Amino acid sequence: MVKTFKLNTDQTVDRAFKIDYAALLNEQQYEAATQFRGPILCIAGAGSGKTRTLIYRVARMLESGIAPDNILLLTFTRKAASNMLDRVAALVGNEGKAVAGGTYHSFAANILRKYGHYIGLKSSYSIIDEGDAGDIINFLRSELGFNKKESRFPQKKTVAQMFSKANNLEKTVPDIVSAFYPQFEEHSEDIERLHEEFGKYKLNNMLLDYDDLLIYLHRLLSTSDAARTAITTRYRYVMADEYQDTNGLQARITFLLAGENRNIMVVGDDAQSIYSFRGARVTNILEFPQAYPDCRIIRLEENYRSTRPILEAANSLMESAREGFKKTLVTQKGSGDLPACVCCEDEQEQAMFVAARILELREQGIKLNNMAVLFRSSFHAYQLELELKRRNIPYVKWGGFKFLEAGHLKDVISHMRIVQNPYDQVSWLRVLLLIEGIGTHSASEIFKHIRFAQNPYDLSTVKARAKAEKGLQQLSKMLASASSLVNSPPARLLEIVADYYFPILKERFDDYPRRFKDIDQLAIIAGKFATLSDFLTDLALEPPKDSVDEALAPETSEDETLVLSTIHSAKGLEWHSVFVIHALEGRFPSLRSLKSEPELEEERRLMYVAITRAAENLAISYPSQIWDPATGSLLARPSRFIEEIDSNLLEPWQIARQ
DNA sequence: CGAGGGGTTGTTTTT
DNA sequence: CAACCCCTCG
Repeated sequence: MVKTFKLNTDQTVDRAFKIDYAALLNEQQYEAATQFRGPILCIAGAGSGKTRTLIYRVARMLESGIAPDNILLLTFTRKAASNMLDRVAALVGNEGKAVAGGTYHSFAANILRKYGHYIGLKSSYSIIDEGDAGDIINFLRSELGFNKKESRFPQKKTVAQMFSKANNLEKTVPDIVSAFYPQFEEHSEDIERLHEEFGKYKLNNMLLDYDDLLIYLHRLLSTSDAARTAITTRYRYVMADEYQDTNGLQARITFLLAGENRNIMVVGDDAQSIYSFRGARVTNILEFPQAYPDCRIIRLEENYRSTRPILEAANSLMESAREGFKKTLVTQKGSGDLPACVCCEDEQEQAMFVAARILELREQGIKLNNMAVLFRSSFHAYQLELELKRRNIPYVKWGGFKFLEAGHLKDVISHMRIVQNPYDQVSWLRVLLLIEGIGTHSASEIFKHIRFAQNPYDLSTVKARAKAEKGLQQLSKMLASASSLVNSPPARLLEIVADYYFPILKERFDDYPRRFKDIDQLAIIAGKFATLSDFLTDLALEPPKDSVDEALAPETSEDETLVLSTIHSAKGLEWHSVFVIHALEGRFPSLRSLKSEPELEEERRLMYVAITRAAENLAISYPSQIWDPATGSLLARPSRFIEEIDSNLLEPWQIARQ
């Protein structure tokens, strides 16, 4: 009989703390920051110092002698995690940077590289984004012959969204089609068939999409005791931020991660749940106390961000909300200006107003960095962008279409991916199609050859038209010299690819100078990575938001820059002055949400999030009429959300043209 | 078989 | 007002 000696490695060292937590935090924050043991649900209202609390909590853990290795901080974006850990490091030193932090998805990607073999997953899998999934779906669709069908088949992107939605809501694809895409009901069977093929394709090619990352992580934790034990032994203290925006699967993963340690704190605000379209469940917050009946519930209700008038408007809006924890935020911050409600004649006038008002505020000493313009959908800002350019007001735009979705960048990345994985069919097809004289047919034929070739980069023996020969030769030559760089930093590889690609780009696009610049920007990003695989994984997990991404203009310049952002992308942030534009029925709330009650509720929460981003100064504006070409109708009613706010709490403004 | 033209489509939000 | 798709011509 072997005797087991229990060694408690979880020693919380009692020592004097460098930081005076009690002085820096309010009572509830202090409790949240200093109680490490057992489950905690922290309901944190907008601007209630949630991030600050988490930062001090991690600092306190480290100061108490808990090893950084034992802490895991799950956040909504990876940037949020790294910002928080930087701030922890500033408080207690470099230990802070050793804490594990990231999104559920990036955490899954790391864990699966390490422990995936427990469930038969090789560590060399690749991660695909929605665009890649679309390309694969397109390929499979033509293989199955669905593109020849008479009536219109949903677009590849739509199909990819259906699959993802099925995963996120944990429903079958036919269920999703009938619930959200009734117009494609007649294709339901074909779509389901496509779904099966898509699944097989991913398996055969070792590809994981975003949803798979979570699905595999859950499978790993729930089926492999060895892996789960290894993981929960390492991560003894787990925190999950933005818990209101997690889906069912993420909640179950959270419980499994908490394991027997049960040192789990989730933080969230049911009033700010804005991601149900991707399966987020507010109910995760409500159900947490059911999963842990002994959990401690801590509420942070004091707002440190906004002035009273702004907060009152926000509270007033939420009185119309149907459900949720009723809570009213309070602030110590004194009075301020009433939020402005600005009626403009049309979109153009709204753009001019915003630009002019921004300049006025700037004259009063408010930096552009401290102002933001928020909108429901990214195209709402087009007009404003023109106006800002006209007036030379520098800005960055967050949200909406991604930098990497641009065709020319996908082209460059596809070349790099081939170097990483010579059997990546989707990338090969994309790369081959760029060559003059090669169409879809030859491309597929050539790939068949490549798949079984000794040296996949040697294209000298492939069959193709004479016209294509030269192009193939050049590609082959480029790949030969590039292939030796698989294990080097990606910057040099990108240079080689770009040299090869520039002539093609010039040929294909009139606006090639602009596109050249984008590639230069990608090169700067690539320069930050040590390996090709890191770079590609990173791009898939969290693609740069914009071609003027902060990745390249971080602290390098001290120039002031205005932020334009979708409300979704503005989550968790704050500015001195905030403009909410297009508060117009049909725009915000969006036309598509008008039919369903729950979606309208979510739109309201979205407005709540927008309003509570403002610290001192808020203007909600709308054009009094807009012609909507999509529906062929005139949108001419201010947003119902404006009407829901007590009219005494808003100051109506009108524009007088001079 | 590829390329280029014309008609058609559909436009939230994101890891 | 784009991409995107399909179809026809070379």
